[in-house]
Amino acid sequence: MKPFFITTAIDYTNGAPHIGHAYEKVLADVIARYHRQCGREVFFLTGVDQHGQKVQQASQHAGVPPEQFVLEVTAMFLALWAKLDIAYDRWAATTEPAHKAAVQTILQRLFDEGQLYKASQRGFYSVRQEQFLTEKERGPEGEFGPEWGEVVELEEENYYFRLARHRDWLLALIDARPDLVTPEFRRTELRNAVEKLTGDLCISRPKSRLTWGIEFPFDADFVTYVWFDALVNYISFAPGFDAQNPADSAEFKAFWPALHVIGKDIMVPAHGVYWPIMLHGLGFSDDQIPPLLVHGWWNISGAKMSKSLGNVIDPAALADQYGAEAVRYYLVADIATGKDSDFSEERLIQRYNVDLANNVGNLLNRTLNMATKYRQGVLKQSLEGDLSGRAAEVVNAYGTAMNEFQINIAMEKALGLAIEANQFVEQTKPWALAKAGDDKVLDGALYQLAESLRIIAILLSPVLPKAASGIYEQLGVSGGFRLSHAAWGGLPDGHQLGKPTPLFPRIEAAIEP
RNA sequence: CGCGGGAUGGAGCAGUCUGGUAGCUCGUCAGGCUCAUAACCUGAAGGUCGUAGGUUCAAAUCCUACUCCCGCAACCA
Repeated sequence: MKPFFITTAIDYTNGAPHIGHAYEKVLADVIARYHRQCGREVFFLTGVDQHGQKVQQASQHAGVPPEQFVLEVTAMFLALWAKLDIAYDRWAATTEPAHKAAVQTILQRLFDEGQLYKASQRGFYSVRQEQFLTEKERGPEGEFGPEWGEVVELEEENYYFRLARHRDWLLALIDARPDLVTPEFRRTELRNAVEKLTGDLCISRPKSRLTWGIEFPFDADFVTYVWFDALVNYISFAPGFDAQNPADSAEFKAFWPALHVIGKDIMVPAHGVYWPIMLHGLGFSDDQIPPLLVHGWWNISGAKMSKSLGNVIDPAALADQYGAEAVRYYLVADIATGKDSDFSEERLIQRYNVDLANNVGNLLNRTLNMATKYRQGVLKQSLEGDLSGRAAEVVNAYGTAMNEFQINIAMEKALGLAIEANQFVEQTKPWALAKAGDDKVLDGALYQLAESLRIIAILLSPVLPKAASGIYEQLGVSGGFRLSHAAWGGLPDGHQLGKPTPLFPRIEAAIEP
């Protein structure tokens, strides 16, 4: 089986991570863990975008050199991913020498091939903000607002990448590759955007304005501007990448193309337009153009999250308060992948209490209690029963949902099995069976419940790795969460169960309105 | 006529592609159970599926027009 290569967007290190950053990484981590559980070799790449003007400005305000500034911000991201159990295989930091060398080799090659050119353009420039202004920045009277300070008209030379000539190629590719963009409606959106593509892509900044970047190998007066720096991380940190021969090394080809997990804000133009054309220009074949999984946003009370509104949610604080598992579960279970959702701490607590504490946790607890009380925790294997057939169906539906990145559906399926197991308890009434001395039926029921829990643990493990281990431990099971182990009958005859301990203690915290 | 998304019981959503008695979670109300983390199970109330037309034996689902909400609108140089 071909290895599975998955990436996230690399986060910009000009400020602290928020809930949106956390969502994307958890989503990618869950997908990566799912593919590992299917037995595939997985390479999960994530990292940080450390260059550029905003970082340069932020570091100046902080009064520290940019090198030090990005290290401090990067440390916040690294700490958060450790806290949230993001199990990535490689860390892509764009200030790494190997990455810079890769970018320079690529730029040199494109320059030699005539795919880059230098041109000058006039425009309005804000001295205070150190940036050129577009028509968008103009007010209703055509004026630039006071926030821009002094605005001067000036002319500047820059390097451009020949983008526009690949427009028709990209349109044809979008039509030919339905898998290129998930969800479907984003593909439509991308296609409409590409149809209107005109003009080439400015890829440089003169050093007079920006020094914090990768220097052009053929012109020391310029540094790269975002695109050829940030996007290239997907290949420069890939296994077996060879900058001299980017599309062709054998090891690289074994992994590539990656699945890019990105937010809806950076599909157009960066990942849906620039990146495929950049790869095309580098000699990547059509089936080497990477598919995009475009996720939505966590809004705050229906509004976009923004620092200026002061409604940013700190995922680290959430994890400290409710635990990483509760945050992970909420972030992937309470949103339909691709769509937006409203963030609510109240919902987080509710989903945790209802799904995990009351449903799964309590099922585990009552099952082990009954088994201990009535049968000293020893199981008699039972291959026939109401739950055994349902479990197989659930495992199947779970796989289908996960393959379509519908984590919320997959979790709903896993939870559904727990709900049915709870109903099964009410129907079979093991306490009555124990009282009546009907050991045979009692043993059968207890096995059905324990085995269902073992399978539920496997299905929850990509989202809740720690809780899944906790279920295994209490069941007295060891040996990983491979999906192939989710077949009925894994618990052997005479298996000794462990002691019950509440796995998901209910969150009783009252939330201030 | 810029592009895309959304409008479904009190709240949040699924269902719309592939028409066929409107579903899920939470909340509310009423019962049941006692193995369990005041957890679990059963039942009930509550919706003319944004508006107006059309196609059809039949429309939340297909077609047309419209209203309101959200995001994007591209070398953010």
